[in-house]
Amino acid sequence: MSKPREEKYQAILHAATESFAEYGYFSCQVSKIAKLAGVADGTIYLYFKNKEDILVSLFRERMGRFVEEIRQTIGRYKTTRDQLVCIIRTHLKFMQENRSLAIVTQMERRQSNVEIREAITGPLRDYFQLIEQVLEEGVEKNEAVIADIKVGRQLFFGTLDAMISDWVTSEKPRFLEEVEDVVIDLVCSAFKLKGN
Amino acid sequence: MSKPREEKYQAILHAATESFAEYGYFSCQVSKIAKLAGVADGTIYLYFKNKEDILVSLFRERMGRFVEEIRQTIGRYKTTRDQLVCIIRTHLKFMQENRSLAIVTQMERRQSNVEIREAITGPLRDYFQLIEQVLEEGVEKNEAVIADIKVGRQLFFGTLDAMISDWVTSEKPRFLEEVEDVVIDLVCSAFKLKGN
Amino acid sequence: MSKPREEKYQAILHAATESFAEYGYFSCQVSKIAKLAGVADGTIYLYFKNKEDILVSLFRERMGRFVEEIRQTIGRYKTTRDQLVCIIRTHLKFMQENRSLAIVTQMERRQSNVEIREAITGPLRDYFQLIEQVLEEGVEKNEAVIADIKVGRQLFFGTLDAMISDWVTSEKPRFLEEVEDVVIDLVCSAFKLKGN
Amino acid sequence: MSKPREEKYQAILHAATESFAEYGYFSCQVSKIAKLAGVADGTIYLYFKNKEDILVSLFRERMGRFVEEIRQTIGRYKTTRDQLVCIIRTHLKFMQENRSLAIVTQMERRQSNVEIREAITGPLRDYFQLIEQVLEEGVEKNEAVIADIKVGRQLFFGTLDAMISDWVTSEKPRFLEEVEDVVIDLVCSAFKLKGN
DNA sequence: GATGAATGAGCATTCATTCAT
DNA sequence: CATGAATGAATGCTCATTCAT
Repeated sequence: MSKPREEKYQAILHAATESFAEYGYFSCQVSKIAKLAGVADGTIYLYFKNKEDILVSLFRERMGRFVEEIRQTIGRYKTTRDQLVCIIRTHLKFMQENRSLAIVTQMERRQSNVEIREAITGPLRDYFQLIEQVLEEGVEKNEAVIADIKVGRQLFFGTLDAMISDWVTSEKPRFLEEVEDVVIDLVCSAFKLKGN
Repeated sequence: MSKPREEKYQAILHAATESFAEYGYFSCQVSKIAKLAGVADGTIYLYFKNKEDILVSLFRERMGRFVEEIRQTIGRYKTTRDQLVCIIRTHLKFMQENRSLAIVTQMERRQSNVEIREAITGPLRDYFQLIEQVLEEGVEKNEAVIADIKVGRQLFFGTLDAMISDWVTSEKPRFLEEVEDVVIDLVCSAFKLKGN
Repeated sequence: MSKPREEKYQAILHAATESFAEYGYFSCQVSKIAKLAGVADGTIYLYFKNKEDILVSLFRERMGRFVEEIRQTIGRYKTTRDQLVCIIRTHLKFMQENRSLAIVTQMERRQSNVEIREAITGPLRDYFQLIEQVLEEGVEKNEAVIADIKVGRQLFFGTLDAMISDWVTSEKPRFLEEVEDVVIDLVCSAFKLKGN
Repeated sequence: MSKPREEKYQAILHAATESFAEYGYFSCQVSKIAKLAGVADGTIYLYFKNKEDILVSLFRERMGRFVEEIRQTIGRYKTTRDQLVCIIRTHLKFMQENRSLAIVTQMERRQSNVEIREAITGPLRDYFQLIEQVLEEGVEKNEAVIADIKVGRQLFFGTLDAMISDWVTSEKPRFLEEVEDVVIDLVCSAFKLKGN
């Protein structure tokens, strides 16, 4: 009977996402997560080693899944332009549908605590790699012009990240989809992308 | 004798910058700042209301100065392109010269604690406004093509921010100047900037 | 089918002895005993009221048995000297053969927790009584000279106890039998025992 | 001004002695010690690393002083008999005057927790050495007959310890002085001491 | 103003015990 | 009877803040 176990694990992770998003990692007590998850404080420790482990697991699970999802979706597209558009759309859609996770991601990504940061950075690095790979192939295929792949990725990711950051901070945010096309255009002209 | 007072105030702020950068806001004890500043714990509270006030003041002072500096420098340039180049250069140079501040900025900007975030966001908003103003004028002067000013600013700032983020995280970072021209090119083509 | 019940009861008691000896009463979790006994945590509570009850039962059972054993063996000897020698031999042999129990006895006998101490002291008091009885008869039979029976018992028991304490603490202990004769001699001359 | 500091240190140590004696190390909360010492919980940690450090310091300080006291007093006596009598008297008197310390000593000496036991055993070993030295010289000077010095010491210390143990446990204890002469006699005849 | 010893609220974590299965 | 997941009371320790000197 491992269903209930997985269920409770996910419930705690979900509660943690919400709570971390609302209060921030340090200002959020474990008991708050427990209450929101509908379990006793001690129960948390049957599923996670400690408070830090909750945050780390949260990123590993959720962000890992996000990157995986993008990687798979992207396979359906051939041109660099379509692939980047796909990433932009998926990224914005995912964050919009997981606002709390987006908030936590924005907030906790830059922890000074080395161990936390390390664990968080993992899935992100995968994502960076994925983006850089698309850009690189774009250059090779002569579909894009980017003098420095890393900087290209920084522009691409940084732009999306700044959008999410604004959206997350904003009290009454526009739907991200509304501005999707604008970003796409901007990014395409930045990389001088062909095929449109 | 208000000089010593100002001096001690700055000493504490400097110590706080270094300490927050090294340990993060929450994991950095006030006593650590005091020791680094060479004052007693209690002395801190003669200059700051509380721990939070240190962080807030730090941003107000330092970031405020940064934005002011940019605002003034920018006056010397006429074309949108030159103005943006000026911002890029100043931004990267400033962060490079104030690595600890850059780290703190990266880390603490996205605190969930509302009061902290509010205070931090202030100077940033000024900066955003400045960028957006330049972009807007660029569009008006027909020097740039940007469908949505806010998204334009997000691309501009997000790119720089992602660069700083990478630079701050990296153990052995490239000098930011080395990639300056690449960013400039990318941004210029994103905005279809004239005059080059 | 009361045999399995008794078996499991003894298994838990055995596991508790080993665990208490290794970690001490307070630092030993019930779950550790359960694991060592090969039963579930909850099962413990089918056989014992609570953790304290395990310790108390342990003493009642094991120490009670020990005192009983001595009481019976002693019946075979007539002279005070022979009886004391018998006690010494049995005591040292028993402890040597039940090192974990010896450790627990040494450690937990002096709990401050009144209820625990009370329960533990019970079997010990029996033992003290037995010794004092032998000494008293020795005095009456003119075989020994002891001004104060209680102090005599303290010397007798205290000596054996200090030996066990050293033996238990020592990493590479001498066999207790090796020093048996020395103690016997010392005790005999302390009590000016006749008949040797 | 190190007087107040030393005073508070001693106050906490005193409070700890009383509290440990009443409740036992594990069952005594740090807050109980603080309250009895008349300081805040946090203050304890300005003087001691942690709870364990309190216990360890307590033994180091108090027991160390005890052994030192005995060592010095003993110098005034020449014959083995007088020296042993001196130890017996000092031991019993000290314990009688420091009942709580005696209780703690009895109780916590045999902790299973290795670190605690280690720290506690230190001063005790000194005491054992002192006793063994006296016995050894007694044998050399032909004033005593002891086949095995270690066993001799075990008899000597064990007897005193058992007396203290009884006295500590007893609700209405005899004054230890009342039985002093009896122990002295017993020990003297055990070691066949001359000069009486 | 400056100090730093003292404070005590606050919190992560443990673990004996329970109880639904 | 047996299980072991779940509970939640209990507690050692930290650290921002105060205040007597």
